[in-house]
Amino acid sequence: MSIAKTYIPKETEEKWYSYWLQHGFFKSVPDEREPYTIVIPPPNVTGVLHMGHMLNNTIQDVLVRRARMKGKNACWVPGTDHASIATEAKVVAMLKERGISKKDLTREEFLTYAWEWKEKYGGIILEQLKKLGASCDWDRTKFTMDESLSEAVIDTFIHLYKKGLIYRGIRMINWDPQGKTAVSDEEVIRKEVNQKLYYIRYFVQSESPEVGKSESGEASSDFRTSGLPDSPGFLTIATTRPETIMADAAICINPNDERYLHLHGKKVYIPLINREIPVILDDYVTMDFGTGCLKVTPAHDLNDYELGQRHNLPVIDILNDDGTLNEKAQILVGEDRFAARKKIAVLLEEAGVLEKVEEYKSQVGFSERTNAVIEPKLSMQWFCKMGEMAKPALDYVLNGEIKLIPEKFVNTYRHWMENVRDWNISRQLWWGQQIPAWYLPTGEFVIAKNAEEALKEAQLKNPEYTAANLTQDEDVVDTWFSSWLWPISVFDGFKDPDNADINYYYPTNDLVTAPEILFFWVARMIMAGHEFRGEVPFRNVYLTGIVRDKQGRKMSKQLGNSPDPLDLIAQYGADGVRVGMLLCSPAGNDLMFDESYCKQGSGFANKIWNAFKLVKGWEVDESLSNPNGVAIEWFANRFNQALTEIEANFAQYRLSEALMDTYKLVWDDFCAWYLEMIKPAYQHPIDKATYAATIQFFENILKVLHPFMPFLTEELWHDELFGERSETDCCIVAQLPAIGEINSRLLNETELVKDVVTNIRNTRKTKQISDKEPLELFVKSNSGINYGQFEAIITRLANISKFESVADKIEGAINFLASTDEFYIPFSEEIDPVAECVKLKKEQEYLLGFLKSVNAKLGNERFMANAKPEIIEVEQKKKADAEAKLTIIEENLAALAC
RNA sequence: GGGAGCUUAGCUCAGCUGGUUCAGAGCAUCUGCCUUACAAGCAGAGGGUCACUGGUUCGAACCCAGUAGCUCCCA
Repeated sequence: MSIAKTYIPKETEEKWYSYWLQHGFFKSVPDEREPYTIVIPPPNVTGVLHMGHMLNNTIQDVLVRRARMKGKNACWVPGTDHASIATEAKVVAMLKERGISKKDLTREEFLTYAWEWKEKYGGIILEQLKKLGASCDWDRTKFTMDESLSEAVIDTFIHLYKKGLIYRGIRMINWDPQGKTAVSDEEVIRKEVNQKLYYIRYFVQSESPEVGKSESGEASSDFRTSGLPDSPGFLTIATTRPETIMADAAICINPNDERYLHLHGKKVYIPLINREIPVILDDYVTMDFGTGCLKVTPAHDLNDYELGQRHNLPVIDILNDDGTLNEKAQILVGEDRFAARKKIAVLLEEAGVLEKVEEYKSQVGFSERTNAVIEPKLSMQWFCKMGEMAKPALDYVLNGEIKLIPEKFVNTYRHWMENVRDWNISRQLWWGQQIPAWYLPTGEFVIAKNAEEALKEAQLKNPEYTAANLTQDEDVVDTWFSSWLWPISVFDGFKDPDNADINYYYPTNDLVTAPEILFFWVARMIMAGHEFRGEVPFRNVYLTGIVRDKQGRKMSKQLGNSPDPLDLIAQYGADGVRVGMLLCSPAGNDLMFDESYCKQGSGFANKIWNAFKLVKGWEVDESLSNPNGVAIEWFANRFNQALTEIEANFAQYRLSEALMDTYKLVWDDFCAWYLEMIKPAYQHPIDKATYAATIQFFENILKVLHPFMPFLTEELWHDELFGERSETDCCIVAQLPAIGEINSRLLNETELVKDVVTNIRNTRKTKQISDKEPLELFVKSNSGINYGQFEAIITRLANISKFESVADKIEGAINFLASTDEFYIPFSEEIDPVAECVKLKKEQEYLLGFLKSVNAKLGNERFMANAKPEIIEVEQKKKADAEAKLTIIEENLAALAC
């Protein structure tokens, strides 16, 4: 392999990805090894790769690759989600462009188009993930509408229905008039919106509805008084939705409201249409909000609906599914609800019943998918009872069988699960699994796996029934109703609950996903896991943050503040981007992404490349003896120490910390210290032992780096430097080095040696001595450390021409302390005694202060009584060290006679 | 309105059971170096009242209470 000056990712990435594929390294089949399983959070078929996916899948790939390198049978199952609302919207839009309207199509025709669309665009994200290096077992790729997965959805629907956990009921749902579907509460985004509060007068029965009769013309600006009975002919209500007055079923007042006693038992007329409605009493009404008179519109407000139920009020629905007014409104029929609002305001004004309009801020729900204002709507829907299933799902998390990372999400999870509401699983769409309910002419229904079975069921009720008597429910189930089965259904665990795959891979190990769908998806998977397998679906849930831009804004297409991940990969290399993502991604916290992190990542790749270039350039002279024994031993120990730290961080899912440990191990310890320690002089050969040790180190470093930087490491792995490799001897399947013993004494002493080197470099800097000018160095070792063993290292790194141990201080030399050991550099120039005195006195002062605080602790009876013995020991050591240093400083001060 | 969380260097974040010479890391900044692996580099340096106020403790970035600011979830 010829070595380029810099690392060029493009030349390696495609090559190795296809090599891995060819050799089936991503593939997993059950065997004797311990499994390690991740199921991918299936991306929507409508999506393209965004930064959230990049983060999420980088993390999963790091975990999977590491597991593989720890000898586990790693299986990462990829797939996609059919995303009924979003996909149907895309297909409808596509058809519209072709001049086709969904209304003109049969269900079957529409679905043909939808599948066509899915085949064409549905796999885009998965293809893009390959660019990132994702080591998924692609042979296992699943789609939530695959036959077996869909069958599982239908089967579980039937199972839950039979168990009484699925029921049909009228509910107030969040209706998206643009998507023409119900959406769940979680898909409604609430925003504070400036609205208008309309004050409208309703005339009271037996009072003449003569316009302007009681008009004072000076309605009070205080709405608390504006509806007062000093205007006996009418009452005033305040509403943000004047277009719904035609759907009013009553006016409600608080029975304790003394202002309105005269209205008890009365009837009033709805303006414009003059329909008569009763005044009802309910203490639900807050007396001091608005006018104290509440218009009750059961069809268009959840609270009003419940109020209506209590008072047996009729439900008058004046809206069509597309948000326009229907004939029940009597006026403005066919107008859109917002147009109608403006028009009715004018009509009310003209009729003289619009008392005033105020600005008003309130929360309005918007559809996450279409951004349309959500319309509360009564509808017959299928529901799944949650209470019973939530309990065990909560327990799994509370008792630690499932760990949420970071732990803070346990609180959120508990709060949700303790206040869980039934799950509306109907969606008024075609793309998805059609609800397996067939309606009979009597209005009854049967639940069955297919039309034939449904007919059989129906014939039990009435043998006369034929297929023509049955109509299947038009709706499909919520997409989450299929994705909650994902960890089971990808292994075909419903149809074949005892198959080899599910028995081996389930429960899966880690799930990596966003906190936004903790309830939507994670909680429901746990419920499904318990319900259908009596077991958790995964052990650990790693919750990633939201990727934001530098200004803290969520990255989104609308804002255009998200870089294109593929552009980033092209620019920085997949390895660079992976490192960049992880550098700024603490678990569960949002990350402020900036391209500079990727730059740092590619810089790191380049650093490794160049270190490799150095080692590769060495000539070996077999006759040389090894002068680097200590350096080699030090790095071997340092490597083991770093492995321990990395392992600990992985165990706690602190991936960005583990990466930083690796980064520093490679850059600082290996490149900046070790290689500099052993590097032969230019065009000089290296001895065989050092060469062999260094190559071994390098190979181990590649292994540790591989999960983070798979492409670069695989590329270097195959260099001839490491000798002949068989076709399947690849970094991706190499086993991580075992952690060896750590000689902490050697590590500590080497830290001191590094301190000595830094001190000398510093001295050169302050005294303006060139790096090229050799210096002499003498040590008076008070600690007993044998610096002789480090001679080669110190002379090398600090350009020392002579290094000797001495028993006495050296007068007139530059000196410094490393721990309690004294170092001297004789220097021709006179040492400035005054400056030296100042320096020493400053140090002395600091040490005295420090010693004082230590002594204060040691002299404190309560400290001695309460502190743990090891703490006291540490304090005593601090004291001894400080005293030793002080003695040396005092001696030096005395010598200078200051 | 109810709940959860956050605030440590210019930026992004560590700091685990309160106790090392504990105030850290990376990036950025500044200074000096084109020293034959790397200027995408090397060597060195500066930078913080741990949001604020009080309390507990022998001892607080860490525990408790309050205040301010920010974020998220639910209504």
